[in-house]
Amino acid sequence: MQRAGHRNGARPTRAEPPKVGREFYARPVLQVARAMVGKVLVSRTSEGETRGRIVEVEAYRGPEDRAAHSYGGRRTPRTDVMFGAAGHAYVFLLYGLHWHLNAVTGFEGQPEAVLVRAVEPIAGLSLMSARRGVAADRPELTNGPGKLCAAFGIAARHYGIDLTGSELFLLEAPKVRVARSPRIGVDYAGAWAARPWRFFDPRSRYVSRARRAI
DNA sequence: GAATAGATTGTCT
DNA sequence: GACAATCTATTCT
Repeated sequence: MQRAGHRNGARPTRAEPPKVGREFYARPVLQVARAMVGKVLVSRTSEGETRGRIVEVEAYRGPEDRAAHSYGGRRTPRTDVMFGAAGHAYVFLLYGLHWHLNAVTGFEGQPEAVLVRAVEPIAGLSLMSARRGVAADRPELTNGPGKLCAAFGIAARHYGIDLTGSELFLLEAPKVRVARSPRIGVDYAGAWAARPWRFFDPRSRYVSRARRAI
C-alpha cells in the first residue's frame, strides 16, 4: 500500500540536501574556503559510509603563496592535480604517515586548493572509531587533517578523484559563523604564514587547535 | 597544560 | 640525503 500525499509511495523521510557542484569550487580559493565551513563531507567505501560536518579548513593559493606546495608554479606528479579543473581531490602524504585531503579550486592553470583540517562526525561513527582506534565520542576521532582522513578512509587512491562524483563529495548545509586565524604549521613561509587563511567554526569542539581568532 | 621525541615514506635537491 | 600543510606517547610542570 502506498501512502497518500507522497509521490511514488516515497516515505516522508527528510530530503537529502543537494550535493555541492563544480561551480562551487570554480571560484577564488579564499571564497571557497570560507564557504566550505559547515558543509557535510561524505565518504563512501566498501566498508561503509561516513559523514562529518567540516569545521576547519585552510586556503593555499599558488603560485605566489610560499606555504603552498604549488609555490612558484612548481608542477610535479604530486602537485599536478592542483593545476587542473576545480572540484577534484588533491591528496598527499605527510611525514610518511598522515594523508591530507584538499579540494582544488579556482580555474585551470591556477594551482589553488583548500585543505580540510577537521570535521565533526555525523554518521558512520562506529566505522570511524574502528579505523582510528579511538572511542566514538572523543574529539580526537576527527579533529585534525590526518585524523579525519584515517576516519573517512581517505588515502592515495583518492588522488585526483572528482569531488562531484559519488565516492567523496560535499552536501550543502546551512551557513554558520566563521572565524579566521593564521594557518597551522607553515611558519617557514615568512609573511605568507601570517595571513589569516585558516577558517573555522569557533563553536565546534572538533577544531584542531586553539580556537583563537584574530 | 606544555614541551619534547620518535614514527615513517613520498618527493625533491 | 633532507625534509614535510602531523600525531602520539611520554615526561615534565
